[in-house]
Amino acid sequence: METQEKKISQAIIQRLPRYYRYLGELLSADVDRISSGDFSKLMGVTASQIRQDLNNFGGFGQQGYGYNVKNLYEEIGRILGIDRVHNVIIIGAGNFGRALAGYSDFEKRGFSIKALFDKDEQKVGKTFGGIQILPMDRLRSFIEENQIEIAALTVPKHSAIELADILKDTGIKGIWNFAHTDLDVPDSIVVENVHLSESIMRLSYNIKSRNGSVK
Amino acid sequence: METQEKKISQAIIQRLPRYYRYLGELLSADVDRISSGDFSKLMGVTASQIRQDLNNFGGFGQQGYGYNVKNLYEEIGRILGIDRVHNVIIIGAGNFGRALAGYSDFEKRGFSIKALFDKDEQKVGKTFGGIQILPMDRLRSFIEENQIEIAALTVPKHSAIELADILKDTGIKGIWNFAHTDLDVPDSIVVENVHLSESIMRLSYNIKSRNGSVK
DNA sequence: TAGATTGTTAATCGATTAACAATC
DNA sequence: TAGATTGTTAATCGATTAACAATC
Repeated sequence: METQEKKISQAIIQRLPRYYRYLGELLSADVDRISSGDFSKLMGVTASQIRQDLNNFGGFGQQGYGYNVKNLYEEIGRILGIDRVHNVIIIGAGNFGRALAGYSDFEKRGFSIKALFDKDEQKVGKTFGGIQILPMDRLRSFIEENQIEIAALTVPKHSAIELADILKDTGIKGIWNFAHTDLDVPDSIVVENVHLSESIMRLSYNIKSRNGSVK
Repeated sequence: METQEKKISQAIIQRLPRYYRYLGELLSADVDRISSGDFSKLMGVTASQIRQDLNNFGGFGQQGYGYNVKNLYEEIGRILGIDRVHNVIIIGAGNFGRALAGYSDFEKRGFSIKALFDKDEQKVGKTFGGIQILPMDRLRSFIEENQIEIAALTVPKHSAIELADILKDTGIKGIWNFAHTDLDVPDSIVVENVHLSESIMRLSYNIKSRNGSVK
């Protein structure tokens, strides 16, 4: 695993997938090359920021030419770690868990959903979108046997806290947390939170301030 | 509508709902007061940041005492604009849209889901969790008649772009965008993006860098 | 009153933007 | 070669943290 010199800020990580998305669209549109200037106009950010961000990972461009779209797309894919398959399970086979399970885009990006888990015996044994629903007591063994790296938690907050505690003693490397709570896990496990209730509150705030008389 | 003196940065808005969540939990635990110092330990941020953030909106604390939990909870609720009901529709009655529709927490926070919309005639006329699924040609009139403020877009990206174009000529104030694309709307409409595919890529990156030999 | 803790100013740190020499 | 555009250093801007006087 290559050594990375400087610490990459989360602000940059936040932007990388967006670059990746735009590059994917350029690629689909058969665009071969793009300069940081043109790319900045397309994305609504400064050219300086694009060049600074990319140069944290290497010099992917060429003076007088710009960036090769296909090459840059692949490089960013590698940086993001999506140049390989990640095995994923979803814990909680409610509406949300099933929505994630049915979402083909993840599979396309290399996130392979291997199973759903639920404590409801009515659900266990059924399949959803071709993905089996397993009982909770299979969790540990399934993770080990199938080299699961990522667990998406789509359960109520109390269950999420309990599950985080169970998961910390497995080989799980990342938790994709949809529960409305923060999780306390060791440093070796990465948590990515998707707090939808916080998201809609921000929307509410911004609506209010946009319509109010904010200077 | 009160005038707000200084511009509030999105970094602060990002944090406000989290304060609100923790205050709600303290309230449930019957905690009356909390100092910025104790709150900072609980939340894992600096006391300075908490005081700075809050003082953008007013002096809610009291020297020698700290903050009154109930009062601060209510104040932040007001700041976020969730002291009143927001009428919401969900456009796209797929797995995701139905997951949102079935999610009782939003209702609890004052986000009242008034209808689902879908172009699929098979779905139209049915109800989901007590919420009716309406045809697309009812969109405009429904928004006007029911004072809908927020439209959640849970449709593929091409539809999302088309819909944003339609919504800009209605009374919609905010779009909660779950489609994998940016939306081009007038300044008067606020867009809050939930790009799950970007979220899982960040998780992938952070897993990689946590396990790699990053300094 | 004495102690605690805020509100706020000042200092520091980090992220963004600007500028330009290097170079394709 | 001349023009374009990068990679990178320097300047600016904004956000976070520290410090402390004000005050409950």
